[in-house]
Amino acid sequence: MGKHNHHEHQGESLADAARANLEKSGEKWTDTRAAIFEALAGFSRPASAYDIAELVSSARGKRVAPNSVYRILDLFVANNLAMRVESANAYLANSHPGCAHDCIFLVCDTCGEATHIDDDPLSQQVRTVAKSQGFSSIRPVIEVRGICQKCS
Amino acid sequence: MGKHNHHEHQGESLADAARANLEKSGEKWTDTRAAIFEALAGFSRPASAYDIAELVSSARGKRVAPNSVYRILDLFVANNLAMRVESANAYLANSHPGCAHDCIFLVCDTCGEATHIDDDPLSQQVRTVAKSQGFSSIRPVIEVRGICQKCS
DNA sequence: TTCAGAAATGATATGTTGTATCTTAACACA
DNA sequence: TGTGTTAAGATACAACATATCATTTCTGAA
Repeated sequence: MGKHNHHEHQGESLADAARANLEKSGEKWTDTRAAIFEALAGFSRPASAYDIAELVSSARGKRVAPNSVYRILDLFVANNLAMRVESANAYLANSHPGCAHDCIFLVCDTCGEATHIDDDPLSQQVRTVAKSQGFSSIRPVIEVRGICQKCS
Repeated sequence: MGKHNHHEHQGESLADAARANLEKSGEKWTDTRAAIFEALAGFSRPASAYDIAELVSSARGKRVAPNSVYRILDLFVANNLAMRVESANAYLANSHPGCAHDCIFLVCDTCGEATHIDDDPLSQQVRTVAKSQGFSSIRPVIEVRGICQKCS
């Protein structure tokens, strides 16, 4: 076990944890939000808003417009239920929504899979560099593009 | 002075250095490439391919299509004459095209200005983490979004 | 219970970023 | 001067993202 318990979740349990976190912030766990979270969590790689819109639309037999998906993804990101992978213009469900970390993503250029790493000392260094340059409201974006083991 | 000489360039001198680097790789310094490099270097913040297309088109009185700009920006990035800022979908001229570094960009959410930092020990750590996960052909993307000193 | 206001979602349009494909022009050299 | 190669142009379209306004759903007070 690492430095702290990540409470890794999956399936039902993950959605439950996500719901709990969102409601803790005074937000509602609506049907649409649940459907979008479920779709997001079902992808094995970062999913675009349009990927999710398509999947949710067909799963529910009722169209969900991309702007609704973006709205809800923004809410998820703001509440740490999901993360945005900048270099992929796509989103990942957070598998331990209770803990706040700066994330590091390793994204495979071949298969598109993303590995999510936490390295708080490293991300702290990045924050420190930015702070030393007078930056505030700091949000580190630490990603690595490359070829993953499976694809090489 | 820091650990090594960055040979900072500007204006003519920068374009000359860029040209020298590109030609060293067996690529040509054409009029279009020169115009696009000049436009890119003239921006004080990361510029999108469309920004550059617009500027070059009006400067030359002759339309340059975005796909041409993308092609040439890709060439510049591949040859270290420019860098792509992933979190801004935009590009910056490299002011010391002779040295290869993993770059760290601090991007202000308010004014859009980007500060370019080199911190080789830090980027090495990122590479090491990725390598330890079996990644190869590693390209770190290290950026920080936030509010710069001037804007806070 | 129903009405008023607020919050969530939908519909639609449009703006921005990025690629694919094919054609034409410029160049390099036998 | 002709031929093959590289660069750039034209065009179309795909993918990503936001703006605006309308409708629905929820909630709480009267």
